[in-house]
Amino acid sequence: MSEMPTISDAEMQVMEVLWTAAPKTAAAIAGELEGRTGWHRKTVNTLLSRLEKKGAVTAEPARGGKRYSPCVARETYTQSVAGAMVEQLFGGRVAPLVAHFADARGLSAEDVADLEQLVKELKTDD
Amino acid sequence: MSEMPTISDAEMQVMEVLWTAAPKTAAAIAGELEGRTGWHRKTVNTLLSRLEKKGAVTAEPARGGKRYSPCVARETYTQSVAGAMVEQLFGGRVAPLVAHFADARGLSAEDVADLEQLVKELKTDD
DNA sequence: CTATTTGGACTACGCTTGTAGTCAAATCTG
DNA sequence: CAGATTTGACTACAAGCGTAGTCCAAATAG
Repeated sequence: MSEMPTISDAEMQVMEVLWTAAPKTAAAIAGELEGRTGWHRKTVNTLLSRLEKKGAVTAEPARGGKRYSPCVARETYTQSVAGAMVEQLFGGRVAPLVAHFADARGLSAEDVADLEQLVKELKTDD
Repeated sequence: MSEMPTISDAEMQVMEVLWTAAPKTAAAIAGELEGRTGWHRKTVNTLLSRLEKKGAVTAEPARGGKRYSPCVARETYTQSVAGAMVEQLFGGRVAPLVAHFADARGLSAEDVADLEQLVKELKTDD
């Protein structure tokens, strides 16, 4: 496993923006984030630098500002985070996780339907 | 919602010990953790103090050392952490989470069986 | 009661994170 | 080209975290 860089919460927001489309300039990213988070341009800049140092994004210099692109796929990152959580909190089993949600917050009919469909697929498709 | 205190990774290990049985003295907790983590007594002590300050554990003074007990139930904490993750990573839907696991690591036959059972219950029990 | 051991309160210290500011180089505007 | 603006590199700084050490009071041993 190539080492998954640690991505903090604030950094995640930046990744999120890059995952929807890339490459983007720092200005563009800051622009998108400003509304949602109210962050200062410089803050976003720092986050980008840190992400670059960690190897989570790459930057190509270009006229009018560097272009940043994600280096780790969203899938990959999601998997590592979700996996770690399920491991720690539910001993690596998915069913207890689902049971927990069902218990704690109730699942919508849609959720249940989705799950049913999923289980059907998983059974045949083995 | 009463504010859920933030519990760090190291602190979680301590909570884990307290969740299996409580109250316990700092010495007992450190004893249990020493094997698994190799932490120094004093380290455990610091973690307990921080947890106490955060309100995640309570301590009653007693001869032979304070007795520590968890203040937040494991359930409660688990729910808040898992909930936040599902929210952030999967838009609050459980099915995508499960699908993700199925896709990424494959679910064991047992997992699928468990899920099937669960879905059945969820459907009728509504 | 006194010497020893033990437990806890406080202190330390380097790293990460959240959140920016400074300053100089690159770029655009006339 | 010279001034104005934009970018990026570096710096800042407090709070949280991992990991302990110090030092004093309390319990225990004789």
